[in-house]
Formats: sequence, structure tokens, C-alpha cells
Amino acid sequence: MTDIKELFRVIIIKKSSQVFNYYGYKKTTMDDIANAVGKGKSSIYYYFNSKEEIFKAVVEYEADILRIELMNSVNEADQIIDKIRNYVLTRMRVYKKVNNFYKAVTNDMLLHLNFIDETRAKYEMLEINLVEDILEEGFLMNKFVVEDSHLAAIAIVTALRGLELPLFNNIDEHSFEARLDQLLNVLFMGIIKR
Amino acid sequence: MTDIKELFRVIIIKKSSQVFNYYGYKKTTMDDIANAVGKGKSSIYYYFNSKEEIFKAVVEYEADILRIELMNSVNEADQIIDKIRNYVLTRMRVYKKVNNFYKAVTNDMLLHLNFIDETRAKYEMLEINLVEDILEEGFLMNKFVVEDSHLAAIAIVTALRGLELPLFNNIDEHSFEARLDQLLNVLFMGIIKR
DNA sequence: ATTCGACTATTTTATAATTACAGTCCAAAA
DNA sequence: TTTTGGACTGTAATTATAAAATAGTCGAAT
Repeated sequence: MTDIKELFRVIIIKKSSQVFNYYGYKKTTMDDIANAVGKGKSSIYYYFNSKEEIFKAVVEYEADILRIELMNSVNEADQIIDKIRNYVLTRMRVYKKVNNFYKAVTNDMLLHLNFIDETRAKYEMLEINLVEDILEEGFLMNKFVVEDSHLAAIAIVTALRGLELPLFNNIDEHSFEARLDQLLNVLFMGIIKR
Repeated sequence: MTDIKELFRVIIIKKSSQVFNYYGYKKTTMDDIANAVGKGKSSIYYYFNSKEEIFKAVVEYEADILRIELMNSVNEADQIIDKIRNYVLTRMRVYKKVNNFYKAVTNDMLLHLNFIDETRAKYEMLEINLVEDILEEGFLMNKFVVEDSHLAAIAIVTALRGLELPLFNNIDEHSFEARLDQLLNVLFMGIIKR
């Protein structure tokens, strides 16, 4: 694969990202993509073998954006508690921005695509590992009390996912922040008096 | 409404519960229901005005079962911590048993039914109030540290909902229990060392 | 190495014909 | 008077069929 060819692949990925975002996977045609990059349809097939392959590349591209934003926001925090807080806030903020990735992970209409299962599993692992690392660090710094950081990370990630719906749907910004703070408070302190 | 008529309504509700559970709302016909109770279809209309009305009655009937089981299991516990634990475990255990209610709350294919929104809102309030009462009691007994028990209850109920998918889908019994224990542990103790 | 017009095989959609079903009516039975 | 069910209707869902759209191929031209 030459560099110039790889460059065009990236252009196609970025343009397709917009087109998929606008029409959705099913409704975007190869001609839509070809028009968006200013080439004939057949030319697209010189760079990618199928529509699904393009979409997969788009989803992985967006997953990368999310991963990088998560890591940056976690690294920016000094205090270990702020790392978790940043993680949660960034996840909520960026998640919907990478719309094709978001749909790939949440929309069951895309489950028939071959790579989706793997993508979901991969991203779940990424999330769990990220949270696990933070918990681990907190434990080593003698700030956190969690012993089995892997299982705790799973529990936290799982629970956070429960916030997606009430977050993205209905409620207003203020209710959201209040709920999130409350959740973080319980997460940090627990409910038992010691 | 005479007593005898009310009695038949209950019979229809119980039988319909089974039929709906077997075929799903859309696929069960009024004739299915009529056959199940051993009457003609028109007779059913003497007791209920529509198919939707029957389904609503079934869902409320099952919601009642869930409510009673939740309250019993919470009352059975002496320790305040066991109340929460019982609540979570019972919720998980009974939730899928009341299948029509479960579908009414989770399956978006039923959203077009008029009463569903109200039912969901009502049940969410029930859950939040139940958890809130437990938290309140724990606070008064000086065992819990939560100040705003209402918001904390919302956060907990919301988070628990996140467990439904990993719970009911894939994973085995053992993984489930491990995840749940871990979640409860974080919920009780938090992650910060004090 | 890269592009694209012309082509094909397969899906998707649009339309019409058929069937299934929720709900009504009324006469008969209890 | 209360309860039942057979016969009926209008509408919605399903199926059958034809027409259009589209993913992917191929080979000739840059």
C-alpha cells in the first residue's frame, strides 16, 4: 500500500464519516460517498473492498477519537478522583459526537454487520481497562479501597452505561449534572457511614 | 360492576397473562384470549372494552406482583444493608418472571400503546421511592451517610438499570453474582479510602 | 497505478390483491 | 336483566408481483 493510496483512504474515511452521520449506514449509497469525495463509484472500490469495510474504518476512526479524548482528559487531571470524574464527563460529552461509533455500539439495527460484535467487545475492554488502571493507581497511592479493581471496573462501566438513556434522552442539563454528581458521590463515598 | 363480573375479569387477566407471555402482545388475537378462557370473542368485550385495555390490566397485575415481592423481600431483612441487597436481588429475580410487565417497560415496540408512558413513569417512581425510603431509614439510624436521599435513589435506580442487559443477556450465573457483589460493595463502601 | 462508464445480480421499494383481525350488533339463552 | 356467541364490517396486516435502486464487477482508457 503506497502512501498516496493510504492518504486517499483517510480522505474517504473522513468524508464517509459525514455522509454516514447524515444519512445513516443503510441509506447512504456508494454513489453518495463517491460524490462526496469527487470520484466515480468504481474508484472507491479501488481503495476499499466494500461498503461495510468503509463503515468499519469510519467506526474505528471515531473510536480512536474517543479513546484519545478519554486518555487526554484522564491525564490532564492531577488528583486521582478528578481522573474518574473527567473520565465520566468526557465519556458523556464525546460519546454522542462520534455518532457512527455511537450507533455501532448501541443501535441493534447494525448488529447484522460482521465486525460490530468484535468492535463492541473491543471497546468494552478499552473502557474497563481504562477505569481499571485508574482504580489500580488509586489503590497503589493508598487513596482507593478497592481490592479487585478488575471486577470493580466492570461494575462501574456497567453502571455508567445505565446513565446513557436518562442522559441522552429526556432530561435537561441541570437535572443531568445533579444526577451525575450524586452518582459520583455515591461512587466515591458509598452509602455506609464509617 | 357486580362481584361475579369482577371475578371473570380477573380470570381473563390471568389467562391473558399466559397468552400474551407466549405470543407477545401483537401476535395474540382476541380469539386466542377467548379460547383460553373458554368463551366466545364477543363475550370478552362484555368484560373489557379493547385488547389494549386487557393488556393494560395484565401489566398492572404483574406490576403489583413485582411491587409486593419487592416490599416483602425488603421487609424480611433486619439489617438495613440487607434491605438494599434484598431489593437488588429480588428485582433481578422477579423482573423477568413478570414478562409482560418487563416487556412493557423495556420493549420499545410497545411504546405506541397509550398507557405505556404512564406505566413506566409510575414504576420508576415506585422504585425510586422504595430505595429512597431505605436510604432515609439508614440515614436516620445513623448507618448511611447519604444526605440527599432522593437524588441518591435516582442515581442508584438508574445505575441498576445498567445491569439489566449484561444480566439478562449473555453471561453465566457465576459472573453475574460476582459482578453484582462487586457493584454492591462499591455502592456500600465507595472507592475512596477514609 | 488509478479512474470510470457500462454492466449484472441482488435488494429494496412501490402497488395491488388477499387475508386476518379488532371491534360491533343483535338475537337468543340463562 | 345479565351474559353469550354467531354473523358481520371496516381497517390493518400480509402476501404476491412488478419496477426501481444499488452494491459490487469488469475491462478498457489514462
